[in-house]
Amino acid sequence: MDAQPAESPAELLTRTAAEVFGWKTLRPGQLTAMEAVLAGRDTLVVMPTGAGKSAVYQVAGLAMAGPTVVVSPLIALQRDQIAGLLGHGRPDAVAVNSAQRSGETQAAWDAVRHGEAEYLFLSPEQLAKEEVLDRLAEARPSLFVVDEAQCVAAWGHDFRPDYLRLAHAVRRVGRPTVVALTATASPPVRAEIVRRLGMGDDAAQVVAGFDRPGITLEVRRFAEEADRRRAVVERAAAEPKPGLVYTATRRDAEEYAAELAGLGLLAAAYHAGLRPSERSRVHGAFLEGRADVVVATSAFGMGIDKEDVRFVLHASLPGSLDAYYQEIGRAGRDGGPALAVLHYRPGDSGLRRMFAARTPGEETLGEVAEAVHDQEGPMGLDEVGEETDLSRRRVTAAANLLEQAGAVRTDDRGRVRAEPGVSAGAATERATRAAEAHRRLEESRLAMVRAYAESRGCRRRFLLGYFGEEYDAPCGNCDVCLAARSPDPARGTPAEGVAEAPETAAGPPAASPYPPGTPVRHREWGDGTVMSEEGDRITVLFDSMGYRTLSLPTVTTRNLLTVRPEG
DNA sequence: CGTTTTTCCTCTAGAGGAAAAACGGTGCACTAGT
Repeated sequence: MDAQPAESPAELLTRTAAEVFGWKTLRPGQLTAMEAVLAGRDTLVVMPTGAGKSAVYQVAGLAMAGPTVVVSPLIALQRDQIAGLLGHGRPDAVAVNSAQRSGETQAAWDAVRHGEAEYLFLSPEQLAKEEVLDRLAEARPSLFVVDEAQCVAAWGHDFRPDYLRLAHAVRRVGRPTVVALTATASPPVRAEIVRRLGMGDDAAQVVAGFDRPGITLEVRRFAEEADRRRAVVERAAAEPKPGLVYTATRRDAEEYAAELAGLGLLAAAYHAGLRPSERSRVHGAFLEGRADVVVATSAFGMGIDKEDVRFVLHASLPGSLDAYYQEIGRAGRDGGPALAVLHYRPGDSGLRRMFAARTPGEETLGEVAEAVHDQEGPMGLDEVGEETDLSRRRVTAAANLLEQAGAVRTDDRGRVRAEPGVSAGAATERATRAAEAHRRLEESRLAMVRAYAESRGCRRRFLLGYFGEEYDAPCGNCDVCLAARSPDPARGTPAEGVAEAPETAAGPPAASPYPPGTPVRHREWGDGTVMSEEGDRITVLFDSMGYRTLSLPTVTTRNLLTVRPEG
């Protein structure tokens, strides 16, 4: 053996990246994150698509003894990641999911067991199965990665509740180091990811800047549906291609696509109701530059890495600014000029509110609480489903709420049992309150979307404030700032049919007593954290009420807010 | 919550209009029947 001095962690990581993956240099954020992971710290990485998030777990995982588990929301993404890992001299990557033959799955497990595969890709649903957890525990993984971690907060509460149960899986497989990766997450979403995945209090957070100065931001408000439609179609037709149009419903996607095609554009609709062959055809055409415009629901986007998208138009309000920023972030990745226009009508909120209200109701919570309470020992969720005749999804969502309310406990095998001393009635009551709190939070997120749309200040400052970054307006590249600078009627016109004097996007008032990040307590609404300020208004995220915007003069004269010692 | 579709009611019997009902997004996994 050589008597060379021991290699430092940074040297080991840099060498691995170069020798195995051929990456000559690592970006500062990448190396910081890798070092934290290698040192055994749970790590949340927030970096834009294309900045090399995957490299963090690929390199760090290889430098640690034991396989790397990667939780990925879409089977298509798992395939892409595995294909990306293929290469001479690189460690093997396999997947376990319902789309492959049982022989393939068997071979994947064998490869993991024999140490031939370094990376194993799975959906969160797979990790809800006992046999999967048993096999994984045996393999003693060193790293547990959650890719597209915004799904934890965005989908975990209703659509894919197994996302909220990953912390149990982490414990069951031996509590490896946890890495969460996402491109877009506001501070409260980041906090939720850390908490729900059971990451340590000392978890590292590596957060790259959110600003995308190349994207021109614009909002247009309409009173009439017909006017909005015309504006969206005209804009999509006029702007440089290719571009994306996001709609709230499948039907709108079809209609807009048909209308654009009628104008002679290469336009196609994309949503989850299409046949898989059609979806992949549209997807492929867009990536290969054979489409001018794809008109899609939120089904389109994850895993799309196309550099030259010139515009992203929204034909309706999105459900949250987190989702909005994720969607417009697909424009202008090549650094060229890009455009994001939000077309909205006040009535759009209704649909979104309906979507947000889909948490389990009191009745469902009661049935599940009673089933769990009546059982002596722990109960698998499948068993609860049989007992209550509820779908697996609803049972899981209800169990999550009961657990959050401290009425139910989950063991290492993912089975639930009643918390001693809590009656089924009390459990239902507490979980119902938790569900209501979540609904309020979702509604307040929607209110933030409207606040963005109706803001008279710099758009960029508003958005970046939402993501926890202070920004000095004017940005010079949003409708408000452009209108203030040069009253050019072609650009940045105020809302149609709405008299509105564009007001100068002034910088923040000096020495606010509540700068963003300040932990505060409200007389009625309890504890919260200041998220942003605009003019003489501040927005506070309350633990139990969600986002609330308050007027500073009122706050001061009525003495509504006190600064908490430490949040 | 808002919009669209379906049902129901009316009275020179086929269409018009009002009221009620249904629908709206995102994916995995699993099963039964070719």
